[in-house]
Parts: sequence; C-alpha cells; structure tokens
Amino acid sequence: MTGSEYSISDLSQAFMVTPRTLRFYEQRGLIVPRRQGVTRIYSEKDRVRLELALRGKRLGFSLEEIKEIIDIYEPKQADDPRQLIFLLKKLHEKRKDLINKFNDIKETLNAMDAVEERALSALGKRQGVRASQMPLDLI
Amino acid sequence: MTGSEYSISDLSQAFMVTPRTLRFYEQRGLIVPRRQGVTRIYSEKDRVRLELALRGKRLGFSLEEIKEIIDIYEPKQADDPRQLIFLLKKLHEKRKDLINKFNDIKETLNAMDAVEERALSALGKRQGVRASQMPLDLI
DNA sequence: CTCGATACTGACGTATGCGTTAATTATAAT
DNA sequence: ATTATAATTAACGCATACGTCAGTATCGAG
Repeated sequence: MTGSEYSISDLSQAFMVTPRTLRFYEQRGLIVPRRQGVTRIYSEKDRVRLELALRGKRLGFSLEEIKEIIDIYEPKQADDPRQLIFLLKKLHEKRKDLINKFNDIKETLNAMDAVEERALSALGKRQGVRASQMPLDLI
Repeated sequence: MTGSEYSISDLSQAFMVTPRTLRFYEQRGLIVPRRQGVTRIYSEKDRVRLELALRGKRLGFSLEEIKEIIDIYEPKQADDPRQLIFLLKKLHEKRKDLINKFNDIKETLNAMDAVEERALSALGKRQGVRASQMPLDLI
C-alpha cells in the first residue's frame, strides 16, 4: 500500500500472524483500523499497536491486559489532570507486573546456571564464565 | 504433615492454587507425587517442581514448555554424556527464550518511561530519575 | 465479461488450563 | 458409632485465543 498504510495481509505477513488474528484483536478492541468501504486499512499507529500486542503476548499477558497496556501508550485525554493521574497509577501497576516477571526470569536463569555447571563438570569440562552472567546484549 | 511432606491441600494453600490444578498438572506429567493408598503425598522435590511450574506460568510458558524446563532441572541420566549434551542444548535453547522475554520487558519498560515523562511534564512536574532506571531491587 | 486474488462476515471447531458438580471413600474427632 | 473433614475419580463446563470452513463481495488483469 502507500507505505504508511497496510492491508490486513500486509500486516499479518509482516508479523507472522493470520488475518484471523487481526480480526479477532479488532473484536476485542485492541486494533481497530479505519475502513475503506468494508475493507480494513491499517495505519502506522495500528502497526505499532500490533507490535505492542505481540510483545505483550510473548510475556504471557492476556488480551485484556494487553489492551490496558496499549491504552496507556496512547492517552486519550492528554490534558485532563485526573486522567493523567490515573494513567500514572496504571503505569506503576504495570511496571510492577513487568518487574515481577523480570525477577522470575533472573531466578530461572540463575537456577539454569547451576544446572549447567553441574552438567559441565559432569562432562569433565571447565568453564570460567557462566553464560547468563554475560552482558545480555552479547548472547 | 511431617514437614518435608505435604498433602494436596497443604500445597495448594501454600501456593494459592486449587487441588484441581495439582491434579491437572499430574495428568500432564508435571508433578507426580507418591501415593499412600490412593492419597497423594507431595515431597520436598514436588514442592520445588510446583514452584518452578508457577514461575513458568507467570512468564507465559505453556505447561508443555514448563515440563521441558522442569525436566532440565532434574536430569535423569546424570552420567550419560549423550544425555548431558542434550541437556546443555536444551538449556541454551530455553535460555534464549528467557532472554527474548527479558528484552521484551526492557523495551516495554523503556516505552513506559517515555509515556510517564510526557504525562509528568503535562502535569507541570519535574522528575530527575525515571523509575525503571532505579536498581530493580529497590522498586 | 470472466477469472483469479483478496477481503468480508458469520459460525462452528479446537487446544489449553483449569472450574465445578457429583458420587464415593477414607480419616479424624467427639 | 456417628459425624465432620478431607481426599479420590469421572465427567461435563467454560473462558481464552484463535483455526477453519462456507458463502459472498470486490477488484484488477486479460
């Protein structure tokens, strides 16, 4: 399409999901593209929303939770102080969820390190640095 | 019970899940407690497996994936080199999954920071340090 | 104008992860 | 001995997140 607008198959191919998924997300209010007649036209914003949604999915959030998160990203009443306060509260709440997940990951990685060391020494090998202690960008 | 053994309600209460959940996990081969007659008796190892399982759930792994992860923690043939190599491969694979999730979390937190800054400045406030840049232990 | 590609709306089907009776049994307390 | 309390299996139910037709419409190419 025009480069900043996408058909349903454009987006679904780009993100490796089926059109059915996009239509389903629309039913749930996650991504509601504009229509040209009856055909869905996805904007750049819609593309970003899909990206966010799939990120949320990989982290195990439900579509309901994902909707809440996405709606945080695109505040509607960007001027109303009440809305802003509410948004900040939501934000901290979601941040807590993410940090909990982060800690779960840390503990899992630590436990895996222990298992790996045992396995390596059982193989008679030596290894100075544990993989999950490497800078995360380098793995 | 004896302190290192638990009934099904002991465990389910301790981890805030229903007995049904434990029986379901047993069907899926995740946690298979010993039986005293027909009654389930959970060992300390079983308790740990449950802890690991629930951690996996919070990270959005399926019970199938969780089973794979748990089985990594408790290697069966701790001496067979073939098994050890296989285990190490699995380990690195799962580690990749975890690191991908980690990156998803990082990006989400960054985006939330940006939203928060906009919200705060829209509220006319100033804030030097963004919350997710704090040491994670302190939040 | 016909054909193939793409899109649409139902509507039913399905895997996952349990919830919820129901009917029965075993254990513990009075 | 009787009654709670806790445990078991079996089986149906249900929410989530789509998959999979079926039937119809649109639209550009030949």
